Amino acid sequence: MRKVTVYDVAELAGVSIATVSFAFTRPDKVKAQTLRSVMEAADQLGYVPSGSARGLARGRTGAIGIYSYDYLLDPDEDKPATDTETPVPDGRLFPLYADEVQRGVQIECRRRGYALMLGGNRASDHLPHVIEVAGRVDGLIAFAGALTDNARRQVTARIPVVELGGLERDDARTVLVDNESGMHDLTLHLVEQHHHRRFAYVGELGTEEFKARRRGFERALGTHGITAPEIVPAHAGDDASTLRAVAEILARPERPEAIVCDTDQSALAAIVALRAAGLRVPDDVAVTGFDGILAGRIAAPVLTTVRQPMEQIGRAAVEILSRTLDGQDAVAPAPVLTCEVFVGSSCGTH
Amino acid sequence: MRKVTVYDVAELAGVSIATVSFAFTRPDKVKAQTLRSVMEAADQLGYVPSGSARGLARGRTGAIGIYSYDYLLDPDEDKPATDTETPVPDGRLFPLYADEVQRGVQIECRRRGYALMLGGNRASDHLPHVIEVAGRVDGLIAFAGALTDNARRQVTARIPVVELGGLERDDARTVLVDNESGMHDLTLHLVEQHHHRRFAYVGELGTEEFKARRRGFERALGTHGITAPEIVPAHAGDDASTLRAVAEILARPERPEAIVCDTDQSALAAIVALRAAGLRVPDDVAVTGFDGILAGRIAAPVLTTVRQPMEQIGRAAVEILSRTLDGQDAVAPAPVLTCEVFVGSSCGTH
DNA sequence: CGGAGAAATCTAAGCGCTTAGATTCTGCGA
DNA sequence: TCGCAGAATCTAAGCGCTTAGATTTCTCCG
Repeated sequence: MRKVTVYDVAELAGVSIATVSFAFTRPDKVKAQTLRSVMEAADQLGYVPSGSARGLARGRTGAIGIYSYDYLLDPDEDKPATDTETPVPDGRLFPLYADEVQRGVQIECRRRGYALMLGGNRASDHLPHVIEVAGRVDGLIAFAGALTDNARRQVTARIPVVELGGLERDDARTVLVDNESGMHDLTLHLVEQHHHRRFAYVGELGTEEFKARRRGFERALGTHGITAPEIVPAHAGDDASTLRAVAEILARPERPEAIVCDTDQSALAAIVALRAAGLRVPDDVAVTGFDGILAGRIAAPVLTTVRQPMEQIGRAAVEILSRTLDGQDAVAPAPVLTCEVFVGSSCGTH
Repeated sequence: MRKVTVYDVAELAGVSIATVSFAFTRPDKVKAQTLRSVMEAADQLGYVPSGSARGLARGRTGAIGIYSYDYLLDPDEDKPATDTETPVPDGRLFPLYADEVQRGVQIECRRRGYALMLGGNRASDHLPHVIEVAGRVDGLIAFAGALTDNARRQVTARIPVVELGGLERDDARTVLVDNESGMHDLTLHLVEQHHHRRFAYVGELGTEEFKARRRGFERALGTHGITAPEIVPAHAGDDASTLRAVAEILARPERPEAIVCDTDQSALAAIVALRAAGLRVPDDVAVTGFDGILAGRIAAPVLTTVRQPMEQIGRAAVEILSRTLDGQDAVAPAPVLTCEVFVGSSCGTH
């Protein structure tokens, strides 16, 4: 099955390859009759233009890449999806933050006519994985934390990058989401509505968005003269770390009234851990999350959290990239997307 | 930001471009010292190999494409996701069949080192949408029904295609799932456990998998000497069609004891329609679905259905494609994946 | 120390498109 | 009928890689 090329089409249609190319890309430049005979020849031969050749000749591929965390894909290759060690909701069953953002990216790419490229070759010996992706696309959307400094430097030297959840830099844009206000408002709710004063905070400071959440937490407590507790380290992609964090908290002399987690995934795992320890949520301990993923919405108790506009984040990222690719980089900066406190029942029955 | 090419790297490293290429693709063929200086030069310049050039020169892109239904993406662009006309679970909130299959595809692509390409340019004036995708990848996974006959012909002439839910043909492979047995067993459950005898069947015969489900339904009823009812037409991607189907069924003189739907999406919509008509599920009417999507699992009542191994389907599709691309086409045919009846509470409290 | 064979590197020819710029057609007014 | 502008088409030069096959450099042994 030798591949059909412009040459074959040109020959059958009795024109030059340039005309074939024009017929597909600028049909108005070609006489109607010529156009028709080219199209007929193409159809008859089953011509499919080579994306590689196009990309090379045009200098752009028309595709956008998305570089996400690895832990969503086969964290443990040989472990069947259902065989979880803990009854924490399975990330492969419920869409997580990155999945919902990705959906937004997908929608907006489709709308704007970009192809979307996910992942790529495993890191080869000498090329980091993300480079493989970067070489195939016109722009890249990456989750902060998924990119090392070195990789970012290398990629941004070639194509525009939007880094979700990071700082706005001169080489990488980001979609601005007001994480700080979200966490601030949530914390205020806990203090003012539920009159909690003894808190624990489970999370990390890995990227800018996590730092902002922590700031919001501290600010809200500060307003009420409460000293913010230290961060008990846990990572969203690693339920075990949350279980450990909760164990550590429970080992303390005084049990907190509320455990504030910086992601829903952590919060859901925390609830599991608390239950395992014989505690009731929210009666004995209140728990809150951050993100607004589906699993939290349908959990029992329904998770109180801060909902991020995930689909919008994805769409905005594509929009920024698209503008940059069209050379309108200096246009109005991306507006700040807001998050919103969602009061479920895990924070206590008011 | 002129793009850094092999030429730049070669010059800085003091070697030919061939050596640069070798350094990246077959490092064992290059002297250690040369390798090092090439890598240093590449790193210093921020070299990112062009995927287009690679693809063109190698004759393959290393990417696999997935072509799915459109209705998942922005069916109604300007309608916010939450503003549903009916309270049918929103397909943008819960992952659907295609989403779960896609996840499997994603996982297996990653595992095997393929990049995954989603969608692509909107259909341009003269190129059908799928052709745009086909030109960029080494193989294509398509949902049956998403591909017209003409498009399939054209695409299969260039690259191997796995068509999910279709017939095995000489030009397109498929992943075999035993839909017939699944629906057969489910129907048997309704007859033998719940003693239902009056059925309605809501669905379609659009692709081979739907036909197989219908066959399973008829066969099970036949065993018990029950005549299968006509199909009341409804399409999974179109809740309104299910609502109409249910209305039609309820308008009949005799109400069925059970409504068998050929997808979960239909079944969930049917439940909504029945409730709207003042009927209780399953007390007044039993309802069953097919697929095993998340929304059905967490619905109230929990949907009785046939669970397809969706992730596995996606993975198997990639595996088949991968084998074909490696020229091992004639190797053992794909095993038949089985589905499994999942008894929830929508079929009656036995 | 010379030379053979292996290893390392290089030269050069594509891969299948796009697109300036050159060339050929067309239709129309004088 | 001729000349010419504008439309249609063509020629040819890349785009940035890979990879046969040629060439040069090493390595090792007689």
